[in-house]
Amino acid sequence: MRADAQRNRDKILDAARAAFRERGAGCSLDEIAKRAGVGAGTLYRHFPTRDDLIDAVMRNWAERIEADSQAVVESDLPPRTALTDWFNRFVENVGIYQGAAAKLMSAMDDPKSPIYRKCQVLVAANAKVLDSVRAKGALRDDVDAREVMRLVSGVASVADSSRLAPDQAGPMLAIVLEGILKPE
Amino acid sequence: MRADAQRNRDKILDAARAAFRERGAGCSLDEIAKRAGVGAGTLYRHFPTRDDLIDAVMRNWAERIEADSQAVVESDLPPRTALTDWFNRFVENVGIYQGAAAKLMSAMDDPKSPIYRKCQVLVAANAKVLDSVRAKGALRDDVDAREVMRLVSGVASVADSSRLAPDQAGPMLAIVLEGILKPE
DNA sequence: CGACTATACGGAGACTGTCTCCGGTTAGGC
DNA sequence: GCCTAACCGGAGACAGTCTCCGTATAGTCG
Repeated sequence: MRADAQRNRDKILDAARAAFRERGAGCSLDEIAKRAGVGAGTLYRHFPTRDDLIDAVMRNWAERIEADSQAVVESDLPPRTALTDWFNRFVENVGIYQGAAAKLMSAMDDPKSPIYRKCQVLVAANAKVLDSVRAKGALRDDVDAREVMRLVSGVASVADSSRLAPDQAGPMLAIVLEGILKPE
Repeated sequence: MRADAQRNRDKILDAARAAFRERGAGCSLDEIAKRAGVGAGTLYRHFPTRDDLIDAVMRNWAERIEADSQAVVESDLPPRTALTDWFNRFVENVGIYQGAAAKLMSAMDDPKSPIYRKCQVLVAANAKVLDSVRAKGALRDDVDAREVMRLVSGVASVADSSRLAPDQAGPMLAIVLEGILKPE
């Protein structure tokens, strides 16, 4: 990639991050181009669709969640604590930009979406955490990691669209938690 | 209301129902006006915002859910069956139009939305069902009806945006169910 | 260093959807 | 049959998306 192209790409990404934070993931793309000081054509050449841009903006985001899952698995906390921790971090991470949770939800089963791959990473991270808990015999037998993933994304989405404070997702996550743990 | 106004209102509602079914709750409003055979001005006079139109289209929809809740309460089925039934009907009803579940979610905590009142009805219906189950001592103590409502809406929204078949919401609802019922 | 070319830029403008405004029409009471 | 308050319609202003193509320039090679 040519040096000027790389420069512009970075400028667009910076502008997009700022705009997404201020106005949510649905804000005007032309405005992002303007803020980045480039033409609309340049933005669309680098990121053909809004999802491509969101995907690029969230590059390190998936990595953060991945790292969270690793930390939780290695922490060796009791299952209940570990999962509470994991779910809360997940919802928090997914909620950085308004509308991001919804984007994620709809990309989860849509292989054509640029965000799809990112979702795979999340699904894998979640499966890893769940497996580590399952290994301790704490999980109900018929719990499927994918379903849990969907459910928690749903919670994130509700929290996002109802503008709930992050901690208000807690009670919902608690219900999910009881639903997947073996009754003691 | 003048007779012609009433006529146009009905035509718009019919057209909207058809359009929402075909293209989802986000389809073009001008197109609905065209299909109804009226000018855009007429549509916007009757329904100033998209949400007003959605609200009007779903008039009998809230009543249906209300009726469902009544039926479930009166059926005197065992708690587990009753709730499964209720949740499934709920998700099914909310999912009639693509995007409707998301609209509902964001209106639930937004008193300014025209759909807000409809949400109140749903919240009340849900509380009624939950209370009837609670009366049988089947519910965990700390379960809040509002949280359950949000959670189930979240499931509906996931099912909608991932284009899941209605029955694919089942496993998620099962988890929620276990999460709110007392372990036996 | 200067010339050449592949690569990238930018913004005018086509297109789509939202929503308003107001001149023209009509229902329904008298 | 007349009058007027209520209503209609669609042109057009506005905003956002996305493309196209003439222009500019980074990087290479002699």
